[in-house]
Amino acid sequence: MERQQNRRKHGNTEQAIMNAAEEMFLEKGYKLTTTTMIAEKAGVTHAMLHYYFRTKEQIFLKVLDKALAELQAALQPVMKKDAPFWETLEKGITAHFDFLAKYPRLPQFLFDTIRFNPEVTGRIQERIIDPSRRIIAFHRRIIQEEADSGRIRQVDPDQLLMDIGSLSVSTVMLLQTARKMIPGLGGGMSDGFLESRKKEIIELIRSRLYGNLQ
Amino acid sequence: MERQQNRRKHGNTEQAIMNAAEEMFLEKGYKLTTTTMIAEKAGVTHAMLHYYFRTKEQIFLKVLDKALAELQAALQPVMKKDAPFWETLEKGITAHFDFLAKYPRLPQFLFDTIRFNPEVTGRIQERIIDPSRRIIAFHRRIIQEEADSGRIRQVDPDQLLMDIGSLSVSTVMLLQTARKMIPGLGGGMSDGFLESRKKEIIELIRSRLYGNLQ
DNA sequence: GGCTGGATTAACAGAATTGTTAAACAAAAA
DNA sequence: TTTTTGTTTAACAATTCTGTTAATCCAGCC
Repeated sequence: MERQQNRRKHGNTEQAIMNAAEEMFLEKGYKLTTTTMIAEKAGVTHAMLHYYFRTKEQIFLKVLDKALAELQAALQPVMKKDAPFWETLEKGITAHFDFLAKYPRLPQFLFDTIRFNPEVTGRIQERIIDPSRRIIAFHRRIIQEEADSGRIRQVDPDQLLMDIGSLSVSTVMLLQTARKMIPGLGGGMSDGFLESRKKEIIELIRSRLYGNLQ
Repeated sequence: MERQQNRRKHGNTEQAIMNAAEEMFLEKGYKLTTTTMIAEKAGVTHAMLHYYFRTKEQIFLKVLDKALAELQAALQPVMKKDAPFWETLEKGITAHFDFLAKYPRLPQFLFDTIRFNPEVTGRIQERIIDPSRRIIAFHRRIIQEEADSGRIRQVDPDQLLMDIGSLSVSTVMLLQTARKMIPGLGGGMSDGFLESRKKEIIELIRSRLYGNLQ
C-alpha cells in the first residue's frame, strides 16, 4: 500500500491542527485543552501549533469565531413568517432543535467560554445575544398579536421563548452527559431519544398556547 | 480593637479550608481549582491544605460527597402522595425548583464532574441516579394511573419528568450564566425572575396535562 | 548537483502546579 | 521553666504547560 506522505506541505497541517483544536476546545474548553493535546490529535509536534497560530489564544479565537458564525447563521432563517402563526413557530422550534442536535457540544462550549473566558464575552454578546434580540423582538411581536386576538392563550412571550430554548438546550446537554455515564450510548441509539423529545417539546408548547381553547 | 487571632487552632483552619474548597470546586470544577487558590481564599498556605486533607483529590471527594448528600436529602420527600394528584405534582415541582434556586451551582458542578472526573461517576450513580430511579418509578406510576383513568391527557411519564427536570435546571443555569455576562445582576434582582419562571413552568406542565380537558 | 526557503523537530526556558519536608512557632502540659 | 504536641511556614522537588529557537529536513528551482 502506498503510504500517506509523512511530510505534508501547505495547508494540510494547518487544517489538521485547526480540526483537532476545534474538537478539543468544544470538548474541554480553553483551559483544559493543552496545545500538546491538540498537536497530538493532529499528529504533529506542539511547536507546529505555535508556528501556524502563534499562540493558544489565537487558535482558540478562531475556533470560537467559527462556532459563533455557525450559530449566527442558524439564527437568521428563524425570522420568516410565511405561514400561519403556529406553523411558523413549530418550524422555528424544529429548526432550533435540529441545529442543536447537529452541534450538541455548542451549548456546553458557550457555557464554558462565558464562565472561564470572560474576556471574550464581548464577541458572544455582539454576535449572538444582540442578533438574538431582534429575533426575540420579532417573536414577541407575533406572539403578542396572536394572544391579543385571542387565538392563543395569554402568555408572556419572553417566558415562552425561554421555555422553547431551554427545553431544546437541556435535551442535547443531557444526552451528552448521559453518553459519559453510559458508554454504550452510541449515535444511532440516541436518534430515537432526540426524535421523541422533539415531539414532546412541540406538544408541550402547543398545549401551553392552545390547551384551553381547541 | 482587639485583632483576630492570626494563629488559629484546632478546627478553625480546617473548616476555613473546607469552606473555601467547596466554593472554588463548585465554581470551577476539579481541574481548574488549584490548591493554592483554595488556600489563598482560606487565608493560609497551600501546605495547610495538604496537612489537613493530604491531597487535592481527598478534599474534592469530601466536597463532592457533601453536595451529593444535600441533593440526596432533597430527593427524599418528593415521594409522598398525601394529596390529590395535581397538588402532589405541583408540590414536587416547587420543591425541586426551590432546591435548585438555593443551590444554583449544583447542576453545573455535576455536569463538570461527570465530564472531567469520570472516575467518580460511580458515586453519583449510586447516590443520585439509582435513588432517582425509585422516585421516577413512583411518579411514573401515579402519572400512568391518572392518564389511564382519563383525568389527564395521555402522556409519556418519562418525558413529563424530563420536562420538569430540565426546565428547572436550565432556569438556574441560565441565571448563573447571565450573572457572568451582566455583572449588574445581583441576588435580589433575580428573585423576581425565578418567581415568574417557576410560575411559568408549573403552568406549562399543567397545560400539558389538563389543557384539552378542563 | 547544489541552493533556497518554507515546514518540521528536538531541546530548552520560564511559569505554574501538586505534594513533601525540615524548621519555626505557639500553646498547653510537665 | 522546660517539654511536648500539634500547627504553620518557607523552601524545595517533580511534573506539566506554553512559547521560543536553533538545527534539520525536503521540495522545487537554478
